[in-house]
Amino acid sequence: MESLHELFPYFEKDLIEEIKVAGIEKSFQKGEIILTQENYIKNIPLITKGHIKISRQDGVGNEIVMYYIKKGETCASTIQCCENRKKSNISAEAEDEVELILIPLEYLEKWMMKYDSWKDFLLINYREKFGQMIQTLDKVAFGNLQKRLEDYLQEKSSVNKNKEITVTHQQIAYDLNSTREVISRYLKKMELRKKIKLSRGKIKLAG
DNA sequence: ACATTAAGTGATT
DNA sequence: AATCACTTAATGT
Repeated sequence: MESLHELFPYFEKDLIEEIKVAGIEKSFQKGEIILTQENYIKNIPLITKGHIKISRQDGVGNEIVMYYIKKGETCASTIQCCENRKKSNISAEAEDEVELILIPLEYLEKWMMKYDSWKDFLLINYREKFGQMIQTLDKVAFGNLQKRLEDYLQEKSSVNKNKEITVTHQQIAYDLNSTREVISRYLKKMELRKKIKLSRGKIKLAG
């Protein structure tokens, strides 16, 4: 295992020492389930090696990945879970060989007051994972842009009874809650597949 | 010709 | 898929 100093360079010396005393080292094999949604969480993990997949699952084999955590990070969701003393609402699975240090709950708040670096660590982690979740949320909510774009063009053309649509990529992006670059790239692909013909401010549907 | 706006691209997260 | 940082191509004046 890499030293704690290397993994968490901004932790104070004292904090590192406390972690060494209070932390419980655990390791998991690749594919091993670290946590299911039935578990109660009593510890905060500091990952010191490997990657963990955090996901939500339903009973029938569907799962959606919320985010991944890797060494030098902690799991943002566990913080929320253990505060409530509720069952975990997430599953965690080892993506490869994982080593981590469990920090018992009672130290969490204590260290928040005591060490700025700990507080910052948690905050930064939380922010980052939240951002990743927004992204996966977008993928699910707005998913298959490809299809939505095709429908959009089809709709637009049939409304105006015209194969020639006058709209900018920027406008489409706006309408579909996306960005110009992404729309442009999809349109380009469609053009290569001879589905449409592109020109400035205009799109002509094939057929 | 020159400025403005639309579109294309590669790299990065 | 989004954002950034440019580049390139069309168009308007």
